[in-house]
Amino acid sequence: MALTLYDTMAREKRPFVPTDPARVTMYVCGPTVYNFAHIGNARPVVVFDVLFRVLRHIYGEKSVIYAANVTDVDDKINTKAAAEGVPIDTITDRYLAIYNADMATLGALPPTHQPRATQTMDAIVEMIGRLVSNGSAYAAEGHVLFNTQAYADYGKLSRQPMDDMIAGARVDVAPYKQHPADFVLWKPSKEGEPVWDSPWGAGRPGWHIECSAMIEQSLGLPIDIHGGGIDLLFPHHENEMAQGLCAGHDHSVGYAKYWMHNGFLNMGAEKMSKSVGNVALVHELIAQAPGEALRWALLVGHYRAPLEWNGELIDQSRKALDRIYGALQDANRFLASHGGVPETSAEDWRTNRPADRFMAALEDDLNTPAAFAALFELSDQVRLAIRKQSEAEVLHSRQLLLDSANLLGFLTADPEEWFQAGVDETLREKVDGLIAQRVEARASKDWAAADRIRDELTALNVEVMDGPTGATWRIKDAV
RNA sequence: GGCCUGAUGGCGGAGUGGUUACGUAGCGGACUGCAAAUCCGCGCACCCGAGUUCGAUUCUCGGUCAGGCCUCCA
Repeated sequence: MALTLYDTMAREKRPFVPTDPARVTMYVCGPTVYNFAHIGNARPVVVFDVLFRVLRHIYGEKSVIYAANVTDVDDKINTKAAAEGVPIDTITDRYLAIYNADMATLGALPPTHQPRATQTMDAIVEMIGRLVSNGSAYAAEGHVLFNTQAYADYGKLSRQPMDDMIAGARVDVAPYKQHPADFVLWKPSKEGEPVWDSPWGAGRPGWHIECSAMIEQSLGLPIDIHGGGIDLLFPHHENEMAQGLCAGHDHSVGYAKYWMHNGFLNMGAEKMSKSVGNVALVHELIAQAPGEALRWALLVGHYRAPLEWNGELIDQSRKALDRIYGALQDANRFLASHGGVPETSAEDWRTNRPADRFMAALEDDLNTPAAFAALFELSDQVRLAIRKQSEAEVLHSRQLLLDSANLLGFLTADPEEWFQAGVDETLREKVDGLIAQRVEARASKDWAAADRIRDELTALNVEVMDGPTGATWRIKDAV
């Protein structure tokens, strides 16, 4: 089966055919770094990280180029910098570092390129110049505006009818606009804000042009895949495409071969957003739950559908992972007492062979819920092999499980560590001591003592599991 | 007002013109000293109405409800 992706432009799933299989390009709109990212912001990062991994698996690691930009010029950044009395770099560097660390905890691989607007300024100014000189943009009152009339297909991507758009506009149209839909490419900075030189006066770029310039510079048009949240469809992506193509590119070739948009994370039926105030910050969540559990939660629904983020979701995700880690743990213990556990690395996924059903699910427009179901099926097979006491089958099914899960960024930890996450040496020694006492008590059939020790362990948030040859334990609830 | 999504069991969430995945929670059983883990089994879940059909949760139309975009926004 071949990779099929839903293309927003066509409004249907299409087989994925890159322009050049040796150079597959994808671009995803990244964060504006002025604050902590909330879990809703993390959804596209994780979703497109999955696509990145799938593409690398199919086309090879060296053949996929993934750029995710960083917007580091913005009103909110200026406001924050002014409030703290520091240069904007101080703000953007701080939050970018946190952002990258948090996304890494969620298992997202670093993109090939992470261009920043402030470091793309020459290309932005040059691109605006091209648009002005070919009549696609005009200067007015210190601003440079894109002339939407210059692009015949304006509105095609988001299916916004131009006339209605004007009639229903909820904002006043600036007087210097030739057409109400025209948008800013360059604008003057306010007093005290960062400025960059340009032929139209000192100022700063509009938001949309940043992405077009960064795509041109880091990937080159046309790109194969352009991703982002559905809220960026209009006006951001519509504008990006209009200006990008009008800057001297062949309109018939197109801007992006596939447009992909992820749905929202909802909190209480409403979109999670800072203005509503119903946000859960990634930075705080990763202190409460393993990164893999959060990653799982973000992928438990199909990427295009809205996902309900509630209090139960993280815990349910952790339990789901417990089930799979449990199968791996059982397999490792079985193998340890037989021929030994083979050495593997979670990084091997690039060359590994995931299970067919698992891969087929991902290739069907990234159907991660179906892929998860395949993971549970593989776990069941591992357990069945153990019951059959077949070392060969355990080895085989365990490898399939690992190769599949690792491709998606799961099962990257040792199962023993997964179940005893956050346990320090002191606690470990204490628990091991109690376990030893309890094994002794049980051997002498002193059930009262055994139960009392188990109560002590429970108080330590430790769950003990008696086995035929001794006892094992794990942390019962997430921190 | 314009454009656009979605409505599946307690929760999350796939999918399908004809036994409704999967996980989690719950219930019964096996196993266990008792548990846990594991295994087996269970629960009349597809918004409403009409239509098409031998048959619709799945297709069509209408409705209701919810959400998104049109302004910074993943």
